Amino acid sequence: MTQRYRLHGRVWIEGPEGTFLGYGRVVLLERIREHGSITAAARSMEMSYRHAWKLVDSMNRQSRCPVVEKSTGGRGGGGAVLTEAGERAIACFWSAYRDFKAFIDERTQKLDLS
Amino acid sequence: MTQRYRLHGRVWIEGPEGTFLGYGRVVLLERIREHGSITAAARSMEMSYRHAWKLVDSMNRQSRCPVVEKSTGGRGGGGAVLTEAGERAIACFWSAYRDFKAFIDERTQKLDLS
DNA sequence: TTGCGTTATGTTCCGCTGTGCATTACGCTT
DNA sequence: AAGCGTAATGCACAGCGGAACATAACGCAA
Repeated sequence: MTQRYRLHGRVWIEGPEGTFLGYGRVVLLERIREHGSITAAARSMEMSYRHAWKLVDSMNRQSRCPVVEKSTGGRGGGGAVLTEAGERAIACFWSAYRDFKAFIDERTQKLDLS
Repeated sequence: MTQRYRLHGRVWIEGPEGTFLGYGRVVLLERIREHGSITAAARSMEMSYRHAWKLVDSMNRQSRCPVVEKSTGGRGGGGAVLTEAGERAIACFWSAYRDFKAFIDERTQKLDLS
């Protein structure tokens, strides 16, 4: 049966300056790994470059080791690559996110509303 | 020790039209129970009456039985009282909210970021 | 030296959410 | 009949986050 009410929610990881990792930020990191540049990553998820750059900057500032290494100029104009710290950040968030999803699904079953 | 990163999050209960119960909505219901009117409840939490009324209306539309019964005119100009269904809604949300808080605290301990 | 594509950064614009204000309806009290 | 404090509802305005646009800096290639 389809139930009338469902529990929903969001989670993110906070760092020294506020949000450090969230769903969108982590997807952005994955797109950077895939495309090799902030520009292409942003375009692939229909996000403005301006916004994507700010997110990457925020993550880099709050991480002990940068999650993305950027280069300007040169062959292809430059680019951005995910670091090992970036890989760990992605894994850390998805792990918590999976647990959160499981919690939501399970807790929705226990909702007690007539 | 104070850790560098913490898991944060929000939860709410969705109904047929979108958000049905969230933190602010449930506090509003409690204030209505306490003050006996939407006007006083809204003022007590520094929310505009306009907004508070819309939230109550949204909750009433999505609940099988209204969570708040309103009356206009009469002694004192009217007012609003929490129904039994409203009480159950409050209890249902806080119960899920407590479990969520416990999940967040516990999961924060397991965060694995250098 | 010119061209290219990217990073970097400021400025303006838009859409959404909630506030603030004005007005009406209501029903008890005096 | 007049006054009151509330619910109900429309409309203009403000604040904010992100989008869109415009440049500049950079470094390799041709």
